[in-house]
Amino acid sequence: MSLPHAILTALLEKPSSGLELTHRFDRSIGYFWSATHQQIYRELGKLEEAGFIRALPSPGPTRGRKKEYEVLAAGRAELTAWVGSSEDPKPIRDALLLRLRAAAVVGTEGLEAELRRHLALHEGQLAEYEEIEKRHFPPERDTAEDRLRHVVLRGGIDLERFWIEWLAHALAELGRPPNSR
Amino acid sequence: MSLPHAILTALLEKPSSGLELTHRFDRSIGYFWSATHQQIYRELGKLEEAGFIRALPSPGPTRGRKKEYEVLAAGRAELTAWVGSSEDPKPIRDALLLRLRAAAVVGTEGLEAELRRHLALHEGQLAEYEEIEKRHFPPERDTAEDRLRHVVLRGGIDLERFWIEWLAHALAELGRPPNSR
DNA sequence: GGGTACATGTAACCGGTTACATGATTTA
DNA sequence: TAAATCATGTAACCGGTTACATGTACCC
Repeated sequence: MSLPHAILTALLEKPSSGLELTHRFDRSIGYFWSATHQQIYRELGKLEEAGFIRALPSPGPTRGRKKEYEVLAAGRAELTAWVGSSEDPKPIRDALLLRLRAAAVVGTEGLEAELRRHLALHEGQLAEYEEIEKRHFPPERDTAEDRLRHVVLRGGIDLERFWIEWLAHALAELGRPPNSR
Repeated sequence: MSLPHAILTALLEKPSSGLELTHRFDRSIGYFWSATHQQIYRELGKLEEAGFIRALPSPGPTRGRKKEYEVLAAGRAELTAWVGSSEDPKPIRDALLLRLRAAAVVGTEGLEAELRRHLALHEGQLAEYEEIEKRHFPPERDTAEDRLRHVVLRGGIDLERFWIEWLAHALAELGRPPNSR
């Protein structure tokens, strides 16, 4: 149950229309919780019905016309409650780890190329995050809000570094002949 | 599309019934791809229909009776192809990172306790993985299959270590007063 | 007025989750 | 024979994905 909270957060940062939210989910927030425009429109409908947000008044028909939303007091309260709520971390669910496990049974053909490909993708993502860090979090800025957002970004950065190191390790093990430890 | 492949892997390691698979998913394979018994039964049906596995012959009615499955040649081929296939890594989707981001907007009330709780959970998980590593991967064992499985486990271990470090960092930032860098 | 970009929306499907139903086997 | 446990299964729901439909605004 996180998409509605992601949207509330985004709308609090800046009231927006569905499409604007979609674009913003393609950057910033979407780095940690992606969503398509269909999901977003559906969720905006639910949030409005629940009284958490409202569409800014605009005359005439709605279809094809921009519709801006803002967060109501009840929405802010809901988000505040969620921040302090108790939600267990989800167990790992990773297809690549699973594929290595399968490779232990049926052989590693084609796996090395795929690991190299993933390595390149993670290196690219890391570079992107580091660029954002340089742009958005220069050492002199230091409000409480910025620090929290920076911690989130550091999470993304260190996760990419984890994958890069792990992939390098996996590739080394793949290439190593048996019993040469 | 990973659950069928997880099941094929498990069945190749050892032919099993649905409930046995469920129990094994609660350990080993389930550490990286969890599944409930309902998912597993549904998927076993699909895999059988697709000709990837077959139920070992047994007389009489099926309901309430154990039903063992084994992997057919087509199933092994499917799994082999999947190991070498091209599948992009999924973008991060983590509710806790999102909650920190929300906290930057609505405040951090209740967050510190939640971070400490997650820290304890990850430390517990790490201890469990390290225990498995000690039991299953003593230095003297060194077949190619074991090495691959060990790499997978190392991934789990290092992921837990990542979370532990990140949570410690986040807690430190939460506690630090503004502009004291 | 035709094309393109902007903007909102519907429908069908798919995998994962939760709750419940039913039959077989073991044991007190 | 009743209860507990093993074992397979159905049904409803929910969030995420993919494909498609519809309407507006602007520019050539």
